[in-house]
Amino acid sequence: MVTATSSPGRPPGMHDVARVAGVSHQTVSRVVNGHPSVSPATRTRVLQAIADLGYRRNTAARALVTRRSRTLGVVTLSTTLFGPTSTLLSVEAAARRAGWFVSVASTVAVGPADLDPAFEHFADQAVEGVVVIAPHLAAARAAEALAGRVPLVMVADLPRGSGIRSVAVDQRGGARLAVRHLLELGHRDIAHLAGPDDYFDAHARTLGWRQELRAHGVRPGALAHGDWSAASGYRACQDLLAEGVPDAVFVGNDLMALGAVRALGEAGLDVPGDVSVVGFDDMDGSDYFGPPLTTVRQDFTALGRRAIELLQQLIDGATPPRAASIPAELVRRSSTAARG
Amino acid sequence: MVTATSSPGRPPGMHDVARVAGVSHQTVSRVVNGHPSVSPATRTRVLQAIADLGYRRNTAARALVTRRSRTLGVVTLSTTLFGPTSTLLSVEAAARRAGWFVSVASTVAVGPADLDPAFEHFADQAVEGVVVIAPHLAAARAAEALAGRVPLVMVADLPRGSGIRSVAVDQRGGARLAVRHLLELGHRDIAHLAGPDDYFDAHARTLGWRQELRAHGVRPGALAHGDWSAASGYRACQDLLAEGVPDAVFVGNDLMALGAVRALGEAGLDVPGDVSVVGFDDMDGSDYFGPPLTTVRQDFTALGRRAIELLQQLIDGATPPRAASIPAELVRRSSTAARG
DNA sequence: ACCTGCAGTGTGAACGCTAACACCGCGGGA
DNA sequence: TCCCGCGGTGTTAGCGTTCACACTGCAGGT
Repeated sequence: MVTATSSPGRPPGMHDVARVAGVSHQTVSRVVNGHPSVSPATRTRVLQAIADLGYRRNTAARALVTRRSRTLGVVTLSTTLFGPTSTLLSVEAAARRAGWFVSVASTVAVGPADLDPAFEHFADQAVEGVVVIAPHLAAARAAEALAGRVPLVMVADLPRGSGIRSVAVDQRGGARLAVRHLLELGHRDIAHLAGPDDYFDAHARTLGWRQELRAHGVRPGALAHGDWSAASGYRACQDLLAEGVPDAVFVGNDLMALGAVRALGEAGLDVPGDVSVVGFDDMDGSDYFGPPLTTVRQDFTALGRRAIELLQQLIDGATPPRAASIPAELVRRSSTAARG
Repeated sequence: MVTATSSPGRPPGMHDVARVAGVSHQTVSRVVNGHPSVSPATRTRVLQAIADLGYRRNTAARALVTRRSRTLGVVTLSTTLFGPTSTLLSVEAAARRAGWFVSVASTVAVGPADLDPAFEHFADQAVEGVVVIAPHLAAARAAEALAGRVPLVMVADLPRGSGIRSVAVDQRGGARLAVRHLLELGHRDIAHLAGPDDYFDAHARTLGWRQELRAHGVRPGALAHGDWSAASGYRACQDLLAEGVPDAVFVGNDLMALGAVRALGEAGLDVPGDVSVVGFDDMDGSDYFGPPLTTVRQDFTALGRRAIELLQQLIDGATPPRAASIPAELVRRSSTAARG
């Protein structure tokens, strides 16, 4: 019994339920909102009427009077890259589980000119909070402007001292894990093939690479940059090789690692025989690369949950910690080996 | 000037704008909604007041009286696979460009028990239409039940005769393109490593493989199934090889192709020297697999646009075509070669 | 017997918007 | 001259909820 019995088109309202149950519309409201002071008998009667009529609370009317949309906005990079995609999925799931409606807006570029329309879109919708999945410098600036007006959490490994709340998997820690692994295998000349430096996560990984090496008294090897794509990894790795062959290369993400491995192969170098390679992300298929890639895995489920927790606190008017960090995990596979 | 001048907390309403502009709230409404019969002078004055006050039309109030939420629901598989991800992104972009708010709900499984909560979620939100990105048999059944109650479009290569509207890239055609390519290279024993058969797209690709072969009078080769993952492609390919070495294998998606290539390699077979491999999707990185993968590319942008067009027509009460199909495109790379 | 308190319920007024209709004044056809 | 029509505007009544408050009756203390 899903449709109303004899309604002339219009879906049933509280008033209809009230009439059927023989109570006032306010009592129906109380039942629907789980208010305590309703007698069990009345409650049952109302619930029955609701079921009979297929009544459904009108979100718009509710939002109008409560001034709460129960909607969260999520801006995300319009890319199929593993990180943003996983984050979007996990944030969405966490938000919905917490009872929010989730409105999504993707953006191809991350400048204020691209992000602001998305924010406008959310403002039109009166979202109660915004999650920004765009670990990018320009995005942070755009987000900072918005953060004053609406609760906002950014999913990015932001540098200390930023004005906005953020949640992220510990990129620096993850990078250190990767580099430590390489160090333990006996490698000393460890190059880094980084993502674009205006991506916070890329920057944090580079930082971690340098820190871990320094902590062990090892001089950082060569550094090159890509744009996260396999093609860029390929080219950057060729550049790297032009300066000499390192013991190992820590790559900013798995996709670039794929390109790097290819460049290495074309240079007659075996992975991991001649050069060890570590990636970052543990993307789909990285376990079947040639060779299966040693990489760093991020717990996206926890990430999404944490982001929503933080945002919820912000919305509730609490003062949550400035930033939340989630540990990363090293996944050892066959692209790394002890120094021959 | 974004905030109201001297409001006591509450954001400005039409009434406030009306007062400032010296008109009635209804005239403000007319301006905001682009109603023709407003004098240019008045319009300008109202627009100015709107800008000064930072007025923003209240979506909830508007939705309440118009009975339209201006929101579309999108259900998608909770996976980072290239296809669903690309589709989600393109559908979202198309919907937003068309002026819709987009509410997303992801689902791990596709049975009615998993989809129905998502549909409930959307019903609570009074979405005006739903897009289902889950080209799965069970999902279609769940969607069919909903389609009677709310405009619904499914993104899947549905078999003829299904009750629901659908949009898809022509999977069968794409598969035929791939197989024809293999045929043209002189291969005759062409195996197929398919996705799960309860995925419409997988099924359609298998169909296309068989059709194209038959059309050329060639007996279909061995058939094995995977679950879209690289690991499953690896295993399924091993099974295939146990029955003999084919000239070529057409794989249901790039990820499985990655696994297949590995299995082939481990069996001492060279790709494409001994066996040609074609994938499907053109996922990120497939151009840097070892070897770069010949594959079938889908135009996801067109797909999303078409899906929203169809849904819009459905919402407008029109009777759009049952199904829309978008051609696929073959991308030739190095995993295929002429028969030695 | 009284009042007090509270569980259980109802009444009326918003919330901010759009739709329907009424109104006003002016140009043009009868 | 009259009146019609229509561009431009205002007035009023909801849309379906929640909130604030008022009310009823019954239990318990005095």
